[in-house]
Amino acid sequence: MTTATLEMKPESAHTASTTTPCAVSWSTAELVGFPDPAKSCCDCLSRARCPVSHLMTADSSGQGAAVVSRSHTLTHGEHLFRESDKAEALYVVKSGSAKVYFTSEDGSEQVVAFYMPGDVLGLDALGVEQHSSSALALESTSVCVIPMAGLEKACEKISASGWHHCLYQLLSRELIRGHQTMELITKKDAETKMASFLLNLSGQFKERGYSASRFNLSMKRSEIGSHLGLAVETVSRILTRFQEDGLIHVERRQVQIFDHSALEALAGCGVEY
Amino acid sequence: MTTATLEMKPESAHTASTTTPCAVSWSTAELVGFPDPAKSCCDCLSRARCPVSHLMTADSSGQGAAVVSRSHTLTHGEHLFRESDKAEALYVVKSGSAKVYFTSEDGSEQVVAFYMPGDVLGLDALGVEQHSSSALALESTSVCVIPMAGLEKACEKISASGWHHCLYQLLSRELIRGHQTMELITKKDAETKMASFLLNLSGQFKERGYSASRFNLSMKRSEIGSHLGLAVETVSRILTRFQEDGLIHVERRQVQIFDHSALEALAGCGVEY
DNA sequence: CGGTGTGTTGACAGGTCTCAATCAAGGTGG
DNA sequence: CCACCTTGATTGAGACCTGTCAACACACCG
Repeated sequence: MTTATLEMKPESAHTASTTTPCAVSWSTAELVGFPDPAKSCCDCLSRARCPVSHLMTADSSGQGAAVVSRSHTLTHGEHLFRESDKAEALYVVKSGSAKVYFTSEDGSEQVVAFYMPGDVLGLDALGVEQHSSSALALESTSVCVIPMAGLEKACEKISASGWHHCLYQLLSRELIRGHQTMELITKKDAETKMASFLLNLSGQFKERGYSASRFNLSMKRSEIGSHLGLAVETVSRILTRFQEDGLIHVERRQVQIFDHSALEALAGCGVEY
Repeated sequence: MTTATLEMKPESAHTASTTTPCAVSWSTAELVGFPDPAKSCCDCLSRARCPVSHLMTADSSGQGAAVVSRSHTLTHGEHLFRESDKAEALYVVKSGSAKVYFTSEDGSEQVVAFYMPGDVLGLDALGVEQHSSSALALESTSVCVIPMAGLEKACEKISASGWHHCLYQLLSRELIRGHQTMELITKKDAETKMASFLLNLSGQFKERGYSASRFNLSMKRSEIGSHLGLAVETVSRILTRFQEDGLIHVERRQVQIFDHSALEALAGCGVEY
């Protein structure tokens, strides 16, 4: 049995300095779409889950490909965008994973959500001029860059209603996702939160064709804690307790789920987030 | 000095049974826009804050008015829509206030957000076929109903890009609002949460031309608690403590803020939510 | 007048945070 | 190749905040 991870061979992963500029940036010239057949949606591993690729293929005019300016690969610790950055593009995760977070006034980090292949990042800046959150790659991660400029053009020319509907759908889902996270955070005890979190993660992997019972966490304990509203120590303790109770096996980032239904019971009889 | 409330004369307010159908419903025929000059945006008290009215007036063709099918008034406890209801419209609050919530699997209620005049409800169903949350009037509340059908028509005919941009903006802001709520919930202690909540509310009233230091809470303590992730008793205790410390005066739903800066200090040196 | 919904207050137990020490892993540099 | 440092993760002890349970006060209404 092989271990299912989002990135089987996470490369050297030398932590990028936090002062480095965002990995994804481009000149104005680059904002003009230039379709690259070799990198089109046809080859994309996340094509099945990608909302954009569906529109591309549905677009018989062939101009759809022009919307995607290019793909980009980030190493662990690199930013896709930062708070107060000018909103320039949407990003579809092709492989790897990322976290979206923002820094609250007291300096603490609030992890909003984790993103996996097929997920779209940057939606919170669609209607405003700048990002209100930061996005960072949790491992070697490749994304599909969809410049806002190209997007507008596509909306005007190519199956406009289809594009808009797609974006509305993505935004609505993002809102709902946020509500679910909200519920998760306000849930009674830490055990419930952690069980829900693990089950949700398990479901995400399953949806993407990976093992639901054995996977790697791409995020740190502290990031899980921030996302769930728990202290790092609590996260660690709960995981240890789950292991002692025979529900899971956990070693560093490796997680194996033994008793799925027991976790469901802890999470409150719900698989969902 | 008069007391600033959203609704100066909350009527009889007999609690509507939860089994009653939603107050806002219409036949297919009604979905066709029929502009009513007497109820147009020109007369609306929330016009200044309403994102839709801006588009209406910007639209020189005069067809904009057709987008808004009609306005509707709800009494305390009536629903605008319920979870799993078919998504039929967006709603702009003209006066009063509403809460959006959903019921989690264990039966508990999770309050997502409170809405005041000028706010738009129902955005989480823009791209999907049905609502994932419920909306309920917290007092006598009137809303402007914008049927999805009419909206699509408007997007096709009338200043399409303007409408879309407006919706994207609303959605993005809703996302950001959700993130801020998320941060609020994960905040360390109950005092911080309550201080932030009061300051946010104060700011909302101020923006709408009401007193920032004296207002009425339209929501129950339990609803505040659900929104902030606190027990009802804790909400009550914190309010009492704030009063004992001379920061505020609170009597039932009436709130008066004495020491704004002290609350800011408690909230973590930030006025914002 | 009693019933219901709402809000307050008290006592208490328990869960979670904080502080702290320890450990493992990996990268760096000599 | 090994010592050193940094980062991440674990574990323990103690304090404190907050949830729970319970009783009570108050307003509204039939």
